[in-house]
Amino acid sequence: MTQSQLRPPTMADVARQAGVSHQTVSRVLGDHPNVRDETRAKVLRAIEEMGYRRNFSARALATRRTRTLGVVASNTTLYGPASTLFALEEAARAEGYLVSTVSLRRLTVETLSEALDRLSEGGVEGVIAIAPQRSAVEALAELRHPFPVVAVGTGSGAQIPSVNVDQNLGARLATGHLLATGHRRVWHLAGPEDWQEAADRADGWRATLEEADIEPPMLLRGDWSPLSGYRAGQELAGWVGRGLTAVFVANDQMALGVLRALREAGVRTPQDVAVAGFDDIPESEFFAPPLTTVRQDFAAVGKQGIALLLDLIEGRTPCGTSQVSIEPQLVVRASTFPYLPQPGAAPG
Amino acid sequence: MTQSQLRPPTMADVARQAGVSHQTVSRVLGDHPNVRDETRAKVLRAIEEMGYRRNFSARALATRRTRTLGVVASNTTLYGPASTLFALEEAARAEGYLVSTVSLRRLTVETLSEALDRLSEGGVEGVIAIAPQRSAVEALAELRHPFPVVAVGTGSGAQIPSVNVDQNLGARLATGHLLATGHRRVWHLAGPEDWQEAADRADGWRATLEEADIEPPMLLRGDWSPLSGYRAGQELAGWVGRGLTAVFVANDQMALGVLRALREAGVRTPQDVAVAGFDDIPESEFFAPPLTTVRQDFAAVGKQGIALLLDLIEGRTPCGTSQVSIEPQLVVRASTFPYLPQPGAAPG
DNA sequence: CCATGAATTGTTAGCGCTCACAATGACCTC
DNA sequence: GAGGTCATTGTGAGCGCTAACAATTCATGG
Repeated sequence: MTQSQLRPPTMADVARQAGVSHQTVSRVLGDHPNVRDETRAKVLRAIEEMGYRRNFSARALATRRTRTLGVVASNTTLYGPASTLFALEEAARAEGYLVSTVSLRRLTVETLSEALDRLSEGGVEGVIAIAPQRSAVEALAELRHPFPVVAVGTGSGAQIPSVNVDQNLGARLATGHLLATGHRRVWHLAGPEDWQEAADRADGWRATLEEADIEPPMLLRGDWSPLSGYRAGQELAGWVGRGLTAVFVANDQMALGVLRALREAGVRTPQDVAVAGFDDIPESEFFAPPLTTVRQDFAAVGKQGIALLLDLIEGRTPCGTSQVSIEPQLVVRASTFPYLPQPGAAPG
Repeated sequence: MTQSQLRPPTMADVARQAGVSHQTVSRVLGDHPNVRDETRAKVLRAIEEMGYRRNFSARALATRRTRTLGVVASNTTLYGPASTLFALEEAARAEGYLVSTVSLRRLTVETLSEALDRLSEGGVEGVIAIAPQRSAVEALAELRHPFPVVAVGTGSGAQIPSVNVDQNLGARLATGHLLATGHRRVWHLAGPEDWQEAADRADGWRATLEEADIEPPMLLRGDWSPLSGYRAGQELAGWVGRGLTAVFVANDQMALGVLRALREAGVRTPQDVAVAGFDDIPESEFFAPPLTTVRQDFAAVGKQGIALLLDLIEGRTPCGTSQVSIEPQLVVRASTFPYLPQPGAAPG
């Protein structure tokens, strides 16, 4: 008989109904040993009958634990951040934590600080920041907060504990693959300057070329969007026939724009110009042509991020600057490899 | 001078330091009038010095309000859910609420019920469910919970308060556009049967044809993924020359797969077959060719969803079955309209 | 038959805050 | 100068739970 009073029932109400003390109810709910089976059954029945649910705030106040983590993110509609967010929540839930998210349009010192304040007032025990901009990581290192913070997706060299896919390695894999398939030189369309990951990818690209005694050509810049890739692609098309045969694009969305621009300019991929991307978004496999790209294991990032944060919260790890690195993986498709089925060429 | 004691300072500590009562500190923090400026300044200084932050749990316990909303979602890495999630959080934050998310891999009665329990134990005052599967909405209507629940993205006919983009109208816009550009018949690649939105889109498609006295051709089914679109596209390619000139695909990702399959089969878009999608994901504009599609205003869905939920929480709206509907918008691009620049044809 | 101790249950005191109300004092009016 | 009003501040009682300790019960062995 679910009762519908104004106030939801309290532990004391349940205790009265079951004829025990509230503490016994608490023991049953807390799975304590040393509760007689008969008593436990009585309590459980009362709980069921009254539709009782433990009050979160009271519990949190008494235990001084909210078992809630905060996440600060931006660009959450993009595949990478969205995947990371998903993995973080899943990992946190597996550890019995709830996740409160704050999604920012832009990561600045102000918005970040506001977000941390907000989460702090929301009682989180720790925060994960998906903070790819260099400025954001720096801000995080500066800001005072009463809980540990772990950064994720920050690229290399963060001053705070962080978990990252090895962007440099990813870029080496892509660039190396292009060289290995016969190209003499590889161009690069990079991401925004303020993003450490963009810098890491550019570094990996440059290093790979230099190690092969190839002088890196001019570097182009985009803002991760297909449109910026499209514009860069138009510029790149102008270099075809003048030494441009391969491009490593810093993400798949821009690569999509590049592909379109090349196609419009009558440049064939991969016959005339090979294109590689980064991220392996679900659509990449169906681009025209299917895109060679670097897959990041966002699920691993999420899992490791939560693991690190919980270590910090529980005090298992000293609050140093632990850095966790995750290996990316090259996915070869038709956009760089002429011997794979290459549908785009069929009608030509 | 930030002090670093074991226990974080309490309101009483601040009060002592400022030489006032804890209640006065509370008043300052709560922006009450009737606090002398001088006193307020003293308190603020003490707060600053001690690095004091109000304890969330104690506050929530005393006020019986957590100012936290829950969101249950699935497929959060897809553009639609991710956008909705983003809009929800932003809208909630604007109203002073924090958002706790639970992202499910699959929405079943069990996982849903577990998610609601979890959020309930997390003290949320209400929940938004991004629940596109029909079974999920039904489960939601059945499940008992001690807080209001609003469904979002459920398509038509939900038995609980909900906010939706008018899917039927969107399908009519797309199908009508294809008829208007001269096609005698329009095929349809639908989404999964269990999704009400997929059913709504199929209904809108069918109704548009029937109202024009056209018999709807066989309906194909996919699962929203580019791969399922690719497979359906291969099947569709077999009907070219036998009356197939236009396809309305239930989402952009599948449309991408269809485009690829058609291209592989030597079918040109839009000259041989016109293709329209649904969602307007950021990539659509850069598909080969750019995709005509139906744009959904996810931001509006988020805003309205939060507004409705808060109405329910504050008791401003009786707990009936309010339904909010949002209009979609047709975006015409080259995949259905030969007179637009049509890059894909250039090399042919 | 009582001491012994383990198992089980109850009692009390906070956790840190807000609310309702009481108290204080300054200022004004007649 | 008594009485009233207002602005400002303080006091005490919870909010609903858990942790620590106290109390009770019961079986057991000497």
